[in-house]
Amino acid sequence: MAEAPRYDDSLSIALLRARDAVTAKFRDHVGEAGLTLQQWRVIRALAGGTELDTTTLASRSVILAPSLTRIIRHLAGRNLVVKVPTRDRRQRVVRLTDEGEALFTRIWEVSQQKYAAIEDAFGRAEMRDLVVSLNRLRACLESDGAPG
Amino acid sequence: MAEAPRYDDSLSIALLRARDAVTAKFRDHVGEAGLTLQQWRVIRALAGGTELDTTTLASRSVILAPSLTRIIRHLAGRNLVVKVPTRDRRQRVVRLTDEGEALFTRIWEVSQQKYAAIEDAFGRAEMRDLVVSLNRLRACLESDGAPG
DNA sequence: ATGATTTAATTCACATGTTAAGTAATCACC
DNA sequence: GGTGATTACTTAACATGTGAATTAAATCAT
Repeated sequence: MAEAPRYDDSLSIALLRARDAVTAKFRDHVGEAGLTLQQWRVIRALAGGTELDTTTLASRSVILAPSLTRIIRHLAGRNLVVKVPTRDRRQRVVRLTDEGEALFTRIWEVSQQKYAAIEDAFGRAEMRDLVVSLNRLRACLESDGAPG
Repeated sequence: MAEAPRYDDSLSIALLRARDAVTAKFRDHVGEAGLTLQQWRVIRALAGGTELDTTTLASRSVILAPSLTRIIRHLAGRNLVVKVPTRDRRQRVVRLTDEGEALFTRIWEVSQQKYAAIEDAFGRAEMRDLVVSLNRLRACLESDGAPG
């Protein structure tokens, strides 16, 4: 209600705030299942019997490798994921257990409803445009390798 | 190079990846000054002699209160911020020291150049639209208080 | 003024982010 | 077929994210 601090101009800040707002919509529901949002992203990436090595899983769930190591250890301790034997024994390939698949399904249904509600509030076309724009931004930043 | 996993469709993931891409552009430069990006956001919010209490500072720098407590302690230990006496002694109001302002100025100049480079690569108008869209998304999510 | 309530910030406990270093398995090549 | 480089992942150390509990100070009701 006071003077706006002219700080929303920053792209970084706008991204942070938008992300916080989106994740806030899902955190409670996922949390009731005993999962963090990061753990949920991992489970989601493995849903449907998908077997993935750590590197691919890290990329798809947007989690750094050291964090993923801890998360996998945690989920394995809860019997939600299991290791899959591989030819290359450097790789650590995992998949969901039946229990993990069941937990995914349970969370996924409500999660989709929440996502649909966001689409309704924000506009389906605008949402699609926003995602396209975000991905183009990422492509711009990653292609021009100028670090300075 | 392989099949796209159709995972970028998710707004949450797109926001995460975009944010990672943007912050990656600034992290090295800020890191060379011995600051994390979070510490930098705090310093930026205080730049120009601004005095702020913890709650306002947390909101503007998009950092939760417990993290901010630790960051302020860290920055105070490096003599970059100081406490300001207040009437309400529950509040903790801080401002930058001269050393803090000098560090801000040094980082800020290059930071602005990097921001301008992103604008050039992505398009100035598109960037403005993106920020507007992100802020509208946030407004949509925060106004409809339906948690379920 | 005294006590209940509210508010501002901190502390605690645990999970993740981040970089650098370490470990083990594979590969390239001679 | 053994040696050096590369690859995939883990560990370690420190900083932040997150929610719940705690502390201290101001406010409110009477």
